[in-house]
Amino acid sequence: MAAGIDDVARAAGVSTATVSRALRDLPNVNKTTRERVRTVAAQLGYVASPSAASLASGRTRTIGLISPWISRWFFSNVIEGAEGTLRAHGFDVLLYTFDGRRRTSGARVDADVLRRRVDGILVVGLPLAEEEVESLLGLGHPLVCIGWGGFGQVTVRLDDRATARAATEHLIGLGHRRIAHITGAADDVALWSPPVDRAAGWRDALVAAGIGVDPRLEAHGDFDVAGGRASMRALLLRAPDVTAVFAASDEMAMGAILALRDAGLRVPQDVSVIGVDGHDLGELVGLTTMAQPASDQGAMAARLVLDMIAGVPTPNQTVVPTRLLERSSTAPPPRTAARPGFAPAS
Amino acid sequence: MAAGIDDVARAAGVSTATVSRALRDLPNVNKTTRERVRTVAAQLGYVASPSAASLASGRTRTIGLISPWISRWFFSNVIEGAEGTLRAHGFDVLLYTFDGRRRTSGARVDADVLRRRVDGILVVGLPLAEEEVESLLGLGHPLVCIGWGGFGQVTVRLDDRATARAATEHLIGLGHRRIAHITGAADDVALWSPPVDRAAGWRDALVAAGIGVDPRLEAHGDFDVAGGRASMRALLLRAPDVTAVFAASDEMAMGAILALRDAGLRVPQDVSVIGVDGHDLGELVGLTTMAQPASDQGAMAARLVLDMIAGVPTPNQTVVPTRLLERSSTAPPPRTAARPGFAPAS
DNA sequence: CTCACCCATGCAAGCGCTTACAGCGACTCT
DNA sequence: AGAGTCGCTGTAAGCGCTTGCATGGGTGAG
Repeated sequence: MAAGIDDVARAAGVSTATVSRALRDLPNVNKTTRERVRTVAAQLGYVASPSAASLASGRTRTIGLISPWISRWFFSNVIEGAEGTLRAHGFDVLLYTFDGRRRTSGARVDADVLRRRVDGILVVGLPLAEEEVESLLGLGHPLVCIGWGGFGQVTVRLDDRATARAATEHLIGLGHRRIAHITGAADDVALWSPPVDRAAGWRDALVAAGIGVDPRLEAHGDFDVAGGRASMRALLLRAPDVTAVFAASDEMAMGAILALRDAGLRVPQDVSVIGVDGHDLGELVGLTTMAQPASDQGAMAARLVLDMIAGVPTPNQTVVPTRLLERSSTAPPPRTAARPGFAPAS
Repeated sequence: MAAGIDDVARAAGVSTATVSRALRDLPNVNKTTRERVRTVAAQLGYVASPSAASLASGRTRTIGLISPWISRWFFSNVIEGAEGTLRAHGFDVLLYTFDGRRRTSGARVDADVLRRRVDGILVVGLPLAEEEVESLLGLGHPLVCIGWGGFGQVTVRLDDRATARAATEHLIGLGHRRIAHITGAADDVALWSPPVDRAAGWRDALVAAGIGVDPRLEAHGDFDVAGGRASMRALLLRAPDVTAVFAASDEMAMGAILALRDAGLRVPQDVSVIGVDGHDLGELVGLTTMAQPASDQGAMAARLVLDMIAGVPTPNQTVVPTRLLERSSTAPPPRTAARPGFAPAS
């Protein structure tokens, strides 16, 4: 049915070897021969069988993209960026999602699925256990992590600590003193550097400003809107005098805003909120945030795996910049500590 | 290095053919033999080479997932649903994104990339031109469309017209008479059934209620937040007496809300807004919407391609239900038509 | 003019599986 | 008892490419 390499070879009057070399731009092919082969191949609508090529060469021209979610802002943007770059370089993207939450025993990511199937692996923002990384590396392919700092792996990420510090300093600069931090669930977050580092940055800023850290101002919950909302609710109960919140992600920040509204508090008049991400929909609630270039990180990581596959030396850590994106969710704290009645449920 | 089928065969004391059959659960393999092979394979950590298997069998156990975007709500959720189902059935997902906007000449989706690489194709919410569909079909693989009604292709989608009608009727029921519709750009939308059908449903409801259709109340723009915002802005200029808006997507509805705020109008006191989707973040702005099950549609579509590959007869059209999700962006129209000063820029 | 070398090409041996077909005991049926 | 069946297993021929090695016609140096 479909034309094979032999058909092209016959039609072009050369051997299959020459067709193979001509079409892949290998050296040692006469220019005119190459042209002729190209023309003939195009006429016949020839496209090489990836399976056959992989089997013969051992290369798949495919990258495995592992991500716990794809419908969250950071993840979908990273994937979009990576996919575009990989495709531009003629690489396919094999998508693997899995439940990022299940932290129970047993690997959540099964390395065997990728065996002999990809030339490289991209792991997006996922707190992998060391043994999972090991098994992935056991495949013998380059591996690049995005958004978290694997175990000495090649990584693209932001400076979480400095970013968190900058966010907190923004609040301090506005005059806030009771600044809470909302982040992921404590046990979930243990191995996952971004939340840990962001919490550290928050503390750094507080300590540097001579404010000191009140442990009651740290709230843990799911790393999403609902989690942020629940954390904020709990926070208001524990520390009703809080005037500002630094959330470790925009989605949690949005949840926090929702909880504040639920409590009848105004943002930013009563409580200021700042997040991290630069979520597209942050504008809906005027969210001030530390914006990070998600799609760029995907693209950079893609270029890194490609380089590693090509044997080009690559930097071990790529840190992308974040910038304060001021909107309307942060403002100076209210003059008086008095607030419209907020009564904890009894 | 890695164990091959021969290693397993040797270790198990059988032929490679038996190993192949045993591991793939083919019939005509003695139960104890199968067990032994399985054990040995596990011990050796044997995983069949997908390339070799594909080359020999002609099947790839891979599905191509074509989507114009992955970072938009509907798309990422569909992809997530499809990926999960496909993986559960042992299929890989090859992700292809491309610029959905570029409607200029020339195919935006290159069928050749998928040649001999997949067993089936999923096209997510994409207004493909007929020739693009043809070339995809030319690959000889099952194809199913999600969220739009290909050209007689197998499709999973909602009843756009009825959904739009229900949304509009909700507004009418609240007492609105000046009900606008915000949808995609006119030329972009021409071949794309959901926007067309949603506009038709909007008209249906208006006509059925004896209100009649004012063409000035139809606004076109990009199918995203920015587009919805621009459309709403234009709409306010053209028809300042509008009291309700039905947007063809939640993202556009959110944009509309932003534009209304920009204009100093309150939602829902001055203007009601309803969307379509059930976007996760709709709650941020209290968006009332016609919710659709996006991830389920992905899963259903996945099951359909799988069935088609297996030769199981499949329904040509699968229609998923939508439901009115009432939040706080819709309310009866203001008593008086008078409004806080809205002065069109001169 | 000859030899070494280089460039362009062809030959053919795989790559690691799947599967049509053949083989071979052990039964069943007549 | 002989022939046909059936269940299980093995043999071997590919699947459609890539690539190491061989070949052979130029080319420049000696």
